[in-house]
Amino acid sequence: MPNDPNPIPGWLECIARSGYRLTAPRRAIVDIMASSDRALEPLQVYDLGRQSCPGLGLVTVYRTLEKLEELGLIQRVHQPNGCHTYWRAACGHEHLLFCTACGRAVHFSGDNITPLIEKVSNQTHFTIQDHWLQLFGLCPQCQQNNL
Amino acid sequence: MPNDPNPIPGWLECIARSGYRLTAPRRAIVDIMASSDRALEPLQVYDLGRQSCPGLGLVTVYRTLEKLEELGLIQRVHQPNGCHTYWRAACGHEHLLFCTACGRAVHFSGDNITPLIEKVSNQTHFTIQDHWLQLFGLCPQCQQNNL
DNA sequence: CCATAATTGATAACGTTTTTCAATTATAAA
DNA sequence: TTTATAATTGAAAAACGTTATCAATTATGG
Repeated sequence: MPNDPNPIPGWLECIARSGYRLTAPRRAIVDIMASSDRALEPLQVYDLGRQSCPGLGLVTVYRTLEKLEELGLIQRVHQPNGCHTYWRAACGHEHLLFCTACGRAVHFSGDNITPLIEKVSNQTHFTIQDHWLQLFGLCPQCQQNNL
Repeated sequence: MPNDPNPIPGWLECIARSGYRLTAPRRAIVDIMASSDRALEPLQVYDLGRQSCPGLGLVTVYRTLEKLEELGLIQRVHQPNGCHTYWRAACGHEHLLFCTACGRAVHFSGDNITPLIEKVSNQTHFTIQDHWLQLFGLCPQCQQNNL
């Protein structure tokens, strides 16, 4: 479900299919994480979550984020100013692009770093197993606001 | 000084030139960070540092790492299992390659992701300002130890 | 509807990082 | 060399994000 306009049912199904229960706190957190257009830290998820699930506890947020990551639905995001945020996981071979002004995130694909990997592999004699690629820039909106 | 066999004098000069004082704790930490073949976390720097500077305090390690990062001599390293380590900074357009078994780090260059950046820029209408690229794999030694 | 085990939220504990502050020390000027 | 000064230090305490504990609650299958 690459750019599913409403990924929430799929996420809930994934949770149930994995033997986990569907609870109000989990639904609230799934709603937030599946539809956010930017990476969120646990405290932000907590604040947003309490709007629709007033009794929500911060501990439950941590536990649920851990579970969603384990299920491959979200992933931890690394940025220069910290690595405490999560965003929905990439589909297949996708990477992240961030707006440095507003934090909005986008997935992209189409990189082909195979030749680079081969070159580096030859030079260093490492066996390359994986790669991380992230782009940083300004989104269209923030360009207009001449930031 | 890309692959200077002894980068320590240059680092010390950089510190002094920037108006900071050369103290025993700083010399010890520079010795460690300038010559380590892998990224280190503050507590590791502390343990190593106390071997040559017995009274060294952990707080001084944090403060000195912060300063070395500010001077562009070291940089924070991001890995799947955490982002609390530092390694010497890349020179110009270099990226990091890690051994997932032993943690050894290497700089490499020669990537050309300009075409990718142009493509993503056209697709997303973002202005791309910067990129992160990291490779993960097995170093020659760990391949031999069939890990 | 019931029994059961998963899940919850509050509290406390934990490890890392930052702040505070008096004592020490590198540096530049005398 | 000596002195004055401000930068730097280490110890202690505070702050912060995250994890563990545990009794109460709740989703689920029967």
